[in-house]
Amino acid sequence: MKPNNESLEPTKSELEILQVLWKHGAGTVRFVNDQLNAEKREVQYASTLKLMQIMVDKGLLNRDESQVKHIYSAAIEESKAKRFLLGRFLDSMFDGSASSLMTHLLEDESTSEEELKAIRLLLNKHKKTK
Amino acid sequence: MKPNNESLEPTKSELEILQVLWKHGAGTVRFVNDQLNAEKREVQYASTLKLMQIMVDKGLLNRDESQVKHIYSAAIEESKAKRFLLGRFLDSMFDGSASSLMTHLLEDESTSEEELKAIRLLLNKHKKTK
DNA sequence: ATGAAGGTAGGAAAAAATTCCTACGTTCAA
DNA sequence: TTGAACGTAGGAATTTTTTCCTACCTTCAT
Repeated sequence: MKPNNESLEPTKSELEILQVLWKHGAGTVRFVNDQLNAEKREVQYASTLKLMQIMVDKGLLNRDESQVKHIYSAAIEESKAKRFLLGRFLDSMFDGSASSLMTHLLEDESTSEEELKAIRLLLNKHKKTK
Repeated sequence: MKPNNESLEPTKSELEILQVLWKHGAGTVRFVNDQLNAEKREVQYASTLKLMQIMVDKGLLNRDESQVKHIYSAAIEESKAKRFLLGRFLDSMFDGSASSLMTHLLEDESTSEEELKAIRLLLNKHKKTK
């Protein structure tokens, strides 16, 4: 099942699962469910299982069924997906303007100086390699 | 009805309505509906009406009922709401790291040099006023 | 004064997303 | 070899979000 554009629109819950798999590469339902419960919120095993099955149907996840314990992994590349979702967020929230986003980022006092320093570095590096 | 934190979680459709009202200050259901149909997607008047009524209940919108044609306006400040939603997006997508977001922004070739220039300016100005 | 135009309100239904019950299969330790 | 532990699959129910039908009210041009 080939991912199409719609597949690139994971729901909130689906995104949480993708994050776990992106971070850890691949895993069983049990593993993902444990991670969710530890880091996000309480959720039953069967719920996570169901959602992951749905995600396979949608083409969001791959499933290796060669073992009894199926191994799931993200079917879409992290960086590509994030770029896409960021683009959509940018369009819907800031009319596609990255600098407008940055304005709000600077207004937010929880954005640390370290982060800003890192951003300056990124911008410099980007300028050079252009 | 005072907006609470949950109110700051508009759905996708609710956000579209907020955007229209933020942009134009205030307006009737008719006006908002026309904007949505012109700029976003086809939607019936009654649907927009219903949604805006719900948003009033939730505290997302204010309604001036002194006229027959009620006048709606956003109950939450644009910049505050955007800062909040950006923060959530950042947390859920990039572990709260603004520089990680910037990395993906730079990877996206649709981010123009003008935008990057503007961002550098913003960063410089921010540094000075610190 | 009357009817068309356009407004609001209140269901109701449809669609989307989420949750979990339960049946049944496999594994493995005692 | 059996039963507890743990796995999958397939509904089904719930919740949330979205859409729109319809009844009724007000306004206004004729």
